[in-house]
Amino acid sequence: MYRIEEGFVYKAIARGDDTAVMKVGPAAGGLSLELLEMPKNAAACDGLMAAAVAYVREWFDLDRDLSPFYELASGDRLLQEPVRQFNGLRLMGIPDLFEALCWGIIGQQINLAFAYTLKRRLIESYGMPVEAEGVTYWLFPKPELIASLSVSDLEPLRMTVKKCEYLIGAAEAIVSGAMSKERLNAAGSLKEAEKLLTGMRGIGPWTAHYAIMRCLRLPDAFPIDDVGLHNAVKLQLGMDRKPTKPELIAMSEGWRGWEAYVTFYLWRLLY
DNA sequence: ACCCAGGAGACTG
DNA sequence: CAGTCTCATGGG
Repeated sequence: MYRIEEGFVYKAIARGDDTAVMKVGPAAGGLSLELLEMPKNAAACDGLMAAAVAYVREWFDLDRDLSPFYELASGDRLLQEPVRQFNGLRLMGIPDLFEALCWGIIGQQINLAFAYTLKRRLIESYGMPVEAEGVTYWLFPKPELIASLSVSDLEPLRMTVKKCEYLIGAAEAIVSGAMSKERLNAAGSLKEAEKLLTGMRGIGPWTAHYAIMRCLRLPDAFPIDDVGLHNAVKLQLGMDRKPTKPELIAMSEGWRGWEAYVTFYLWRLLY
């Protein structure tokens, strides 16, 4: 779904039936955005460009002022180093709710390498390929397609039967409108959005906060049960064991309002 | 061979 | 409500 080469990131985008590939890179005071393999139709080009600008703005969290985060991090023993090391890093979003939920469901209780393998299989089985400069990019599968599948269709991907059910269920909820980004945003608070999400099968507290962090972008979303977060804290503090939940709760009191960014910066330590 | 992984749901007390 | 068991596969 992404390709990173020579400081540029490439990713396919769609608007209706029109597709193109975004090429995003650094530019003075911001980002550069170029579209490859544009359709011939001028109106379609304009529409795609507008969609791409909006997507990149959300993807890179460009409207966020990070100075309060850096302010609080400067006085935090755990955060000083990652913030110095990754200065300027923004929480990369997953603007599409279905994609964020799928990625959360797939990533539950398996190692990340295997999670990437499963995601690749899902995308290359049910997503849509977009070619540019001889490279194939993939658009994430549409919920309408996944909702039409049965568990046996997903069996070749080699994820658990329950995960197959959860993915199909999430797709059905999106297609029916029972679940949507608008509905979550309208919930009004992190707690209420979490409640709506954990009402779905396969979505527990971790996945709910993960989706709220990556898709809704509430900066106080906090997947506190995340194993990667635990390992990052252990690593950065030189502990001989992972932190306990009470310890994490105590630490996070100084992060209030920026828990999602703290989590994202700590994850970065593990790459 | 062994442990555990960016958890969640069902079940039990 | 808090603990325990089960799911199931693959990476290290």
